[in-house]
Amino acid sequence: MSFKLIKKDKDTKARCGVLSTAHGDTKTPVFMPVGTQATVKTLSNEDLLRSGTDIILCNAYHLYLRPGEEIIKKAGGLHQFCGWKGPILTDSGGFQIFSLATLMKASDKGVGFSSHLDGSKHFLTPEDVIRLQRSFGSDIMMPLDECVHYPCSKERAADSLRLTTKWAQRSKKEHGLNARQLLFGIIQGSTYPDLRREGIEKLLEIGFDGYAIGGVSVGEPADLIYEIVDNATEYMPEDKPRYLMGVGTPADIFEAVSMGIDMFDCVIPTRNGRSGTAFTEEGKLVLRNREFSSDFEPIDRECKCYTCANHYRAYIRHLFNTDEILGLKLVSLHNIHFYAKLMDNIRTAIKTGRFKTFKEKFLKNYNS
RNA sequence: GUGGGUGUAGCUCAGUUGGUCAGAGCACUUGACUGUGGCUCAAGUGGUCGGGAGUUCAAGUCUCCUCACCCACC
Repeated sequence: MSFKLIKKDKDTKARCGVLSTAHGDTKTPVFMPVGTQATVKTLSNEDLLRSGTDIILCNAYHLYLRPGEEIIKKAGGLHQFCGWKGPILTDSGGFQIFSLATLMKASDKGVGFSSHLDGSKHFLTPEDVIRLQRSFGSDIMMPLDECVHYPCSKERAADSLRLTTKWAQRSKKEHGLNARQLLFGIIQGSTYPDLRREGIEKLLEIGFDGYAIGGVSVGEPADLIYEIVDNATEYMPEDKPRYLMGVGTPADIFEAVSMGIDMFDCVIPTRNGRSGTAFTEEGKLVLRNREFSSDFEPIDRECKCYTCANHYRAYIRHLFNTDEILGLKLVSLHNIHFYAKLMDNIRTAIKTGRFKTFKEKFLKNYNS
């Protein structure tokens, strides 16, 4: 289990590498489709493989609530349960507890919250969350963290960072010398560069298999996200994978890759897919729109995905217009393929020393 | 034929004793969506209030005529 840097870009901080896990290797920079409930909504594992996906993200909070730890354990772990044979990263649920559930209290001990499903009360310690992901058999585990909203006062952000750091220490201790499952540290600190830096230094002292930037894209403007990321990657170690949590749009990904980010996850391609918005190299296409009602072209002529090989825009618009579920799947499939292909192109561009040109060309052509 | 009821946006309907009464929901149109419930949110296009004539400063609202549909009784 390791992370190998293969190539560093000469013009930007972009890099290209391979992350090895117990369930296979992943080339970076990589985009991980979000499969919160142990399924990337509307897509089968075969769909994912065919669209070039090799690692997915699941969510410990959601799976803890349903179906619960016992059932997944009985199945033989998350991979057995959902049938995905490749690497799985599980998010701790920190973000969900602070956004979805009703937070009761966050203390040194852990976090008390009320389920977003039925209001039932729960209490999880950082150790619980590690044990949960251990029994899931996650390839990459994320520790419990506290995610603050934007804007956030410096005082509040500093307090929160202290809590997240303490939890990180305890998570690492609980994780021990488990080499089969990687454990990443999560950098918080809101929009304050000095807090972010302090957070990174503390995490480095503890020592993790990778480092994630959390607490971004919580309402702040895109430029501010880039500032935070650019600053953070200055202090993140070169020899460990860097993961930007919850980001982003194709433009965000280009910027973050330029700043040295290796891993991404975001609901955008699948959520937008379910609302009929497709990604293309020219920008987003809202396929629900009337202008496509008689458009007998694929979403993207150059695209090699199943959807583009077999269906017209007019048909997809019809499916959305009539609330047929196939529409959700066809556009999700295309979007996941688009993201996978985009990352593949980015990796190739970095390897061949053409990343800067590729990025400029892409962004010039892409209407965001 | 007689009596009663209903006609307001594409659909289902609110609209007090005449005076911000031209409205809602859905549909439709256009956006948004960044560690996910398929949701949701925002904005927008729709109507000579079945038609006509009166009363009044003022009429979906009151009066009369008329048309359409529904119900009951002959």
